[in-house]
Amino acid sequence: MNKPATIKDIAKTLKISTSTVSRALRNAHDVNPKTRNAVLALSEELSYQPSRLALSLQQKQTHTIGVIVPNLDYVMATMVRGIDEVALEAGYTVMVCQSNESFGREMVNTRRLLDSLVDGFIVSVSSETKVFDHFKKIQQKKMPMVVFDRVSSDLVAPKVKLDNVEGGYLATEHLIEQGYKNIAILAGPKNLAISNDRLEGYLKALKKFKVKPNAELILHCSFNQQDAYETTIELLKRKKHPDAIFTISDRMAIGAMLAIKEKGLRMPADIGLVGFNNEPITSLLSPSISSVDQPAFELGKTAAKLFIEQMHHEEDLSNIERVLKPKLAVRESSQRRKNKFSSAG
Amino acid sequence: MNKPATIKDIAKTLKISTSTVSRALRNAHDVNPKTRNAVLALSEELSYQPSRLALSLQQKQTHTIGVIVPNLDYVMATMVRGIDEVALEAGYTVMVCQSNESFGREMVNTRRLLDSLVDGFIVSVSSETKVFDHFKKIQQKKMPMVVFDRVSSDLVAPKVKLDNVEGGYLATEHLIEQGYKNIAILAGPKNLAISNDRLEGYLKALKKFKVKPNAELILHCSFNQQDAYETTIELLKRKKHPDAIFTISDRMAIGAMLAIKEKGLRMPADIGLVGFNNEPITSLLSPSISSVDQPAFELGKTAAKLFIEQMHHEEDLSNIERVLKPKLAVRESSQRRKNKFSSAG
DNA sequence: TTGTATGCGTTATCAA
DNA sequence: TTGATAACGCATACAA
Repeated sequence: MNKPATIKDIAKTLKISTSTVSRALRNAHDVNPKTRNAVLALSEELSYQPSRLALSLQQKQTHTIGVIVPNLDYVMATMVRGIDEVALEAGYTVMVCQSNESFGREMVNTRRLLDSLVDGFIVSVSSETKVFDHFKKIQQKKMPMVVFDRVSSDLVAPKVKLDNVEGGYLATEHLIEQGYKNIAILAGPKNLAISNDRLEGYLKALKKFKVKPNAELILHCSFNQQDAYETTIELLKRKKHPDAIFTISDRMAIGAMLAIKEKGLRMPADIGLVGFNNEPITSLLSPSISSVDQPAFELGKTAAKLFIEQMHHEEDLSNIERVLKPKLAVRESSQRRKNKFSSAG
Repeated sequence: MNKPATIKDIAKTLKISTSTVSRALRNAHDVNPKTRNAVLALSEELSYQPSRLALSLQQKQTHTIGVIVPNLDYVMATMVRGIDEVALEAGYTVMVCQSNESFGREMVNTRRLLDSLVDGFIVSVSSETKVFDHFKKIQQKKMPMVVFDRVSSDLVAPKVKLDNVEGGYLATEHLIEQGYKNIAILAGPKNLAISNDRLEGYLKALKKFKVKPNAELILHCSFNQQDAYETTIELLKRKKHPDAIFTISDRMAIGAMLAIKEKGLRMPADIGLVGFNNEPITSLLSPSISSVDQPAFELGKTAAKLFIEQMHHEEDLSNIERVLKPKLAVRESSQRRKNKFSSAG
């Protein structure tokens, strides 16, 4: 009772061969009903569980997906839940590893999972990552790999991502429509596509509305709140400071907000603010922060579906790129057209 | 080059036996340096990686820890990072599964990981869980299992948790010291020990300060914000409503805050509020919310250390209970003694 | 110092 | 319908 029961134990007890037991367990057609029932009964009694290890070794698949994410913040955790949902249903188990935005950690994790532990990967690259050899090794092994959310053009693989250009566009368009003239953008790390895409959307909106872009209003900083805070403080020290800021994450928006409040400026009257991710916190702050909403759960599900698809069919899907659309959640921090009197409060 | 290289490939190429290769790879003492070098060189060239699957099957250990958590909110994600940190260093890989506070999901996840995939578990029970058979099955298999954060007295296992009684005490003591007289508590689901412990701390503080507990001020509701909001609305409808609320999570505190604001009451002047978890958001809200801080990262690390300890030594640690101490982060929502004039603002 | 044989738990192939 | 055997990739007891 102590050691887990194996097929051998059943065979020995029933005085039949292991192959027969194996067949009976898997409901093969060519097995005597009497034998099968005996096997089923005994395996029930011993609470037999097939060893996934032995199966994996034999079939050369583990039915496990390695998921590598830079962190587990609100949005990522939601995406992972989406992945989990689909994977579980398809009979896969998920191994989630956080790289903590560290390139080294990302490599270690990948390598570890690569040692015949997983059938493939669903990854989102860390903000430090500039070299993709560890991911390319996955592909050399002909393992399926789907890249999601933080994708990179240096990686040829099926991808699922948000339409970040559209996200940047929506935010900027909205600010312009609200009458803001000097709109700054706090973009993220330069090596990340999401930074550049959201920046591109920003530029696209300016162009559409014939606003001349100003290089001094385009700032790069890391995703963390403190960095955004400091950058905004510097920004507001300028003689002619911007009258609106678009940050490409909500964390950054919060940093910016703290700086704005410190300077005694009011939102949306003196300065407009739009973030990105639509974290629950944005609706709770005062003023509430407008933010670009992304369908995180759906995005995770899509990534997992794409993975399964790639797993089952042999076709090359590496040029597929599923792009989900963002929406803009307009809140107090940027809305001054419909309630101009708000500045009186 | 396509299929991963095995020990056999090396043996064949070098015309030696697999056992020699195996020995050479593991730096055994009784192997000819010349042979070893040849093996090492070739394995390097073929970028040989031992199969963890085969190893696991043979040695009956996977060097993988199954981590089951109810969710991946801020605190949990931090704890998981702590677990990850220690596990990685000890040569273990972590499989994180979210139960989404669902009993069924928790069972499925446990069962899946149990099929010879992991060496043991580090778990935190879902709020729905009232029966622990699935966890007891782990113990029947003599697998190490550490319970953390959400522990249950129905489970005999090494445990790591916060001193929740102390947390409840700190919050309540603080409110009393600030002059609040009718302090309500929004406790969580009744079946969770953390609910009861924090409630116990609340009662302990009342007793210490000779305040008579009032059953009408003790309310149970789920952890989610909406529920806390509705409960608070009801609470404030009473003729003689409480002048302070202690919620056992920050999510609940936010729900309560929304209700308080809706009623037009001011914090801390009209009503005091203290939450639990010290999520970053608490310092950003207006007013900022006082909250009980728990050393989440440390707690995760401790759980993993305990797991490793249990793994390595054969001693029975099932009566061990590591208890970490909380601190109180005092913020605007409850502090009225040191700045009474704040009610004028 | 090296090789042979065996086992880990399972399935597949082939023969009976 | 069933059984013997080999194989998956590795480690190890034992023999050479």
